[in-house]
Amino acid sequence: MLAGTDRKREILSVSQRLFKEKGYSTTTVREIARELNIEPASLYSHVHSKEDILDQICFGMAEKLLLAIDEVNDIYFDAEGKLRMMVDNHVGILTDDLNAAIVFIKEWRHLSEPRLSEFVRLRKRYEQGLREIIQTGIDEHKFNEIDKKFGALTILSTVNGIIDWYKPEGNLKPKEIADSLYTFIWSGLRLDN
Amino acid sequence: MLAGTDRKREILSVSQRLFKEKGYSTTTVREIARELNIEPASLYSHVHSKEDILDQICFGMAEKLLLAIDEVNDIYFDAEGKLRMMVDNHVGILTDDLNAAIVFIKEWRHLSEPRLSEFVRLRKRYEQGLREIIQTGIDEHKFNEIDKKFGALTILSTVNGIIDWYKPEGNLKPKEIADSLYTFIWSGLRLDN
DNA sequence: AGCTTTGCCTAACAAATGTTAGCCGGAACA
DNA sequence: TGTTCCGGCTAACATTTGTTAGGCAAAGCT
Repeated sequence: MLAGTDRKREILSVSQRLFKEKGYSTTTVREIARELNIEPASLYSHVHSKEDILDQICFGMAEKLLLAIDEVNDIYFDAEGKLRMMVDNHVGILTDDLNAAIVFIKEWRHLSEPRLSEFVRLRKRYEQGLREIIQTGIDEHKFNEIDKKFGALTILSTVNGIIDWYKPEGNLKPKEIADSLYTFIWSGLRLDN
Repeated sequence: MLAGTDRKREILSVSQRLFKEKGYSTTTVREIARELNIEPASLYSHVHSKEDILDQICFGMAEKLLLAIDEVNDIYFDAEGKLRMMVDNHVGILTDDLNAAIVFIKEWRHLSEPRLSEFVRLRKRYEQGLREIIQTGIDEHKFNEIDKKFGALTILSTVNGIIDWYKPEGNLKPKEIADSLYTFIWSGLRLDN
């Protein structure tokens, strides 16, 4: 049984939306079932537990993002290219699956051990990738010698912030958002301001 | 009976910490009581409900921030002064009561109507104050003609992001953080980059 | 046709939840 | 000294929670 039965995808999709709207712990297994016109117990044919759903959403997003940032650090050599591509990828991935992104960013802490620690590990790896980009910029004398941790975390909250207001039907398209954010961040980090 | 009995402050303080650590809906009235060496039912001598606690935390922070930004827009006339003071105040208020700040930012949506709508109204008013600052900068030809909503929300997520990593015992002091963030934001918005 | 698997069902459970009712000792106040 | 009231207690409540056991019909495979 592979990961993506149709029914299972529906469950994940519905759960994402509900988790986004009400938060993970306020969302009920019964609510998820009701939206699928199914009895609560029937969910357990497709999913091991409620937390299993959260798990798949969170790690699904984490893997996409990690893959993307590793690629960036592999392909590009200068800080400008790296940062631009990173922001582009990051914004693209979040906006492409907004519900999942929101859950990923806001609800991961409801994971329980040992998956919680594993998730945190992945997140640290992503931050590490970001610091690599910043280091590149410093080496090129493009960035100030800022605290790299500060820089990475500030970039992260800046780009992640879009999930609070991005609307697919709005007039700002992901690509434009990424461009603006890139400019904002690049200027914010740049040497000689 | 005024707002701040000693016992009541203890309840708020303990609740803030627990809400921060586990989230509002995962935190139990019984847990709060246990930390105070009290029976769960005894809480209700000081507080109307669990949500009442969340209410006071969220609106307490909201009022502090609103007061601060109104002051900024009253006192200062140029964008630079306004922005600098705003970031300073914002970072100061968040770091001064970190637990409350985290709950304020992450748990407000568990408020129920009609308080939820009222809270959202206050938040919008704060964003409006921010847009006023941005407008000042545009009028002075210091900022790009950016989408003001985009700008306000990006600034907000950038400064709010600190709650995810700020540690009072760390080596970055609030004032330094505010300075770095100010520079970051100012440069990010500035015309001619 | 017989067998297996899939996907749902009904029924139920044990645990945990927020909250209320009613009591009671001691401090504060008259 | 008598009375009020504050801040805690015990006991219990009705719901809601995630989850399991066991069955059953239809589809798919051999």
